[in-house]
Amino acid sequence: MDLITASSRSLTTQAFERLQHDIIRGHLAPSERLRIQALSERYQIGATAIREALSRLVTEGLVESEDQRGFTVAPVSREELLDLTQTRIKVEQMALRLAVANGDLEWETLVLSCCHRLSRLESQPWSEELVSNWMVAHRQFHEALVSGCGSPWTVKLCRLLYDKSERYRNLAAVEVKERGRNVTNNHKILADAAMARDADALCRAIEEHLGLTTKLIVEQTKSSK
Amino acid sequence: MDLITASSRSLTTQAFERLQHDIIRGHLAPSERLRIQALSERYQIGATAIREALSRLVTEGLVESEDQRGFTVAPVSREELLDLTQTRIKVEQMALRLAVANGDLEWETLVLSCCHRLSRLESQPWSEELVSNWMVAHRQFHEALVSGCGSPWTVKLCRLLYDKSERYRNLAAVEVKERGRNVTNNHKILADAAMARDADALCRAIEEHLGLTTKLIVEQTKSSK
DNA sequence: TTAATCATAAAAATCGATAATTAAGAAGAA
DNA sequence: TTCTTCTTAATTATCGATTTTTATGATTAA
Repeated sequence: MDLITASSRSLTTQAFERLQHDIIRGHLAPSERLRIQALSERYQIGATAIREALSRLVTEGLVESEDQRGFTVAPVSREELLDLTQTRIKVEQMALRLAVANGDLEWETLVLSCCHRLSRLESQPWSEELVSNWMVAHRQFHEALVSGCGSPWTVKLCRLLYDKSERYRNLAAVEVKERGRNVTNNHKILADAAMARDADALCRAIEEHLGLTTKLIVEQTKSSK
Repeated sequence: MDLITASSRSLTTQAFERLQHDIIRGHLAPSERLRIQALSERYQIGATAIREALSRLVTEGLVESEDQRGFTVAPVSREELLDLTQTRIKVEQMALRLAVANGDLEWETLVLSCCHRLSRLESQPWSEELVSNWMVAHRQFHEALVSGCGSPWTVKLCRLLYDKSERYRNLAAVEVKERGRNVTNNHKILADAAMARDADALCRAIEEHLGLTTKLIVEQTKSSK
């Protein structure tokens, strides 16, 4: 419902959110130079606020900066994608094992409802608007799964890695290919394993899920290169 | 040798490094409000650069910001310390298992030399200057251990968690208590296990090492509260 | 007294302009 | 031509001033 409705107070935060969004969605290409003045005009926000927003994104790993040479969108590479995926698989597995052990009823409910919303969105005819909604729902589903672990830091790490991965997926426009494939089913498997409190099954499922997505991205990228 | 010698080009970066240092060392207390003007005078750097530096520290988790209410040093709590430690143990274990599998000769050499420097520093009489050197060496030793994993992202996560943990240690001034204890020996055990390529022993050792340090911090904090 | 309203002071956020630095291209020497 | 060196243009980094927002404290009504 509320995409960017919650119009954040400060311009810096607005710039931060829009830049983050545009980088993750691929509207700003990897390695692209981010000229302050150009961004300032594009977003109708002063240079100071833009710089501050970019600075926040640097530690996030979506933007790089070199002193006296300005900012660039973080580059992408097959190597990084593979490393990112492997790291993310391990960290999420860690989180999921904890979630199986610590997750309460609220967690179960959250996972189920997120899974349901996601599957409903996937069964509808594709449209530009739907993609946005799907992306939000997809993010929430994955966050819901790990949220049961009860460890704020673990969740934070998962979120960080998710955002980075998400950009790769968008750059390859894999969601189109994924649709109709066994990915929808994949989410169901994850949710079921969570309900069954089967940690091993969950770990296997997440590994397959992330691994498959990455494989598709790599193939897609190879062919378009 | 070069503490902050490598006088970075931009004032923003300088401010970033000094603020990060001052927060980790505890010179800026947890939850303390960070008033722009005050910092601007303290570091003799304009408000814009200060704000930018603080923004970078936000995603790092050392500073918090609330729109229209400015910045504060991230608060501390027993709960966060425990969560942080548990998360860090798991992530480092993940890294160490990879390092045992992938680490090359260069890795072994690095670990050994860092361990040696550390132990030498620990055998010398304590002084203000030595503490700084020890802190650098300690950081490098831990980074060396995980660096063998060959996964940039895993290393990045370890570094993030290290910095956060380091602050807790400094706030409790545990290094004084640790000295002469079996912590020096602990580092030796870690290095030995790495050389022996004994992943299980390494994991056990890192868990004990981090766990013990945290235990000391919690006790220290409890008594001083 | 207590709560609410308003006025004032303090601080954060933002802008526009300036200084410093780098990149690009032209002119001249080998 | 090819490589320097210099000049100019573009861009980043930085500052000081202005605007906006929040916090503080006083004043008044209940």
